[in-house]
Amino acid sequence: MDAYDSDERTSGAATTPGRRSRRTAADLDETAESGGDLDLSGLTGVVGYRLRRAQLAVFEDFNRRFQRFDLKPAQYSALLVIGDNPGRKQSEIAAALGIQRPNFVAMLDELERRGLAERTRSTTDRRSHAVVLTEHGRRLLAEARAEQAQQETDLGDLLGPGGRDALVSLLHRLTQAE
Amino acid sequence: MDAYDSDERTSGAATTPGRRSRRTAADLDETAESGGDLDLSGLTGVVGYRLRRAQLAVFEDFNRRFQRFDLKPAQYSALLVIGDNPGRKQSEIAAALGIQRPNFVAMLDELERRGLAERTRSTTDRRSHAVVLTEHGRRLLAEARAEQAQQETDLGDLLGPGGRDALVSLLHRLTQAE
DNA sequence: CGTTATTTGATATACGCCATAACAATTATC
DNA sequence: GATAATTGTTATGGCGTATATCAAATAACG
Repeated sequence: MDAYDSDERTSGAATTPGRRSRRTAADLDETAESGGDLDLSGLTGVVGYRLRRAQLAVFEDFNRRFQRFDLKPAQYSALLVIGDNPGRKQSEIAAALGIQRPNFVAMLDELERRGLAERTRSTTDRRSHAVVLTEHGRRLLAEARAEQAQQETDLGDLLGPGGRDALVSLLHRLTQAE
Repeated sequence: MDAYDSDERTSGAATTPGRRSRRTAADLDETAESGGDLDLSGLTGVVGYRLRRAQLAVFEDFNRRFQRFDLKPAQYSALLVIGDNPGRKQSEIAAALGIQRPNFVAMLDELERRGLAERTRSTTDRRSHAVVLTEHGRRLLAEARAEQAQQETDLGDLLGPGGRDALVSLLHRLTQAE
């Protein structure tokens, strides 16, 4: 699923005890192995590994919460950006979401099929499609926003006071540089 | 790509100014839109969105660094876990990595084809395959560990003192509960 | 002991996400 | 006015992941 390894020099506090590949004589019985748990110390303190696992967990939670809306993360983010930027070009919405234009076509098709969004031909540039939400789309988005806010609140409870904000800030820094 | 929305009640510090869906009269010119940047305030402070973006960024960096090894994150993590748990069953390795057993078959095939890992039939249970690294695999893993440690160090520099450890700790909490 | 259930590795398959190439219509450039 | 660039679209392939199914081997249990 993912990867990475940690190193004692780079991991200070948040890492688990850990053990290295070179075993001592006292560990030889474990090298033979029987039924115990695996040694995952090489992965536990690694940013990339933790990021992947956390993202999967949060998305899983998202999907549970949004089952009643029949909205996947990508669909919700699309509704959100369209709702906050009505009348923008289809390609602009896609770019903002980090979705390739070709892949956004089918996605918008689906939103349109469900009566949540609309393509309207621009009068000034007949190439582009100005995308807007329907009334139905706006209503659904309002409910979805509330559910999303609840998830954010629950994550705040889980991460402690200031923990959620600290996390968002740290994550933001990772996308700024690279 | 992903989704989520933030809410002023749940986001304290780390969020951007933002703007809500209901516009004021002063914002009407932006509702018509022309060429400016999009309003992404609904996404910037959201844990799920930030997680996804950060994970993609860190993985991209990983892939750049590991090009010379021809190792993808999943392959590196497999080598790592096998190296730290030699002789374990194929299914145990897969489970530890969060990979479905069927999907791990082709992956191990590839590692075996490249002479990095080996399947050896267990003498006690002729169903299972005890998986180990070859000498070549151990040598490659040693180099890969060093490169990975360097990435971790660089991430530490980027996130400030204690920032990396704090991030790992916060991410860990997200996977503990859910 | 022998029948049944479970485990293990493997194959086939399908779905979703993502990327690129190519195209027609339209607009911009010069 | 010829050429280039943009926009939406289609087609297509790769990659990761999930499920159903299977044969071989072992475990469970009457």
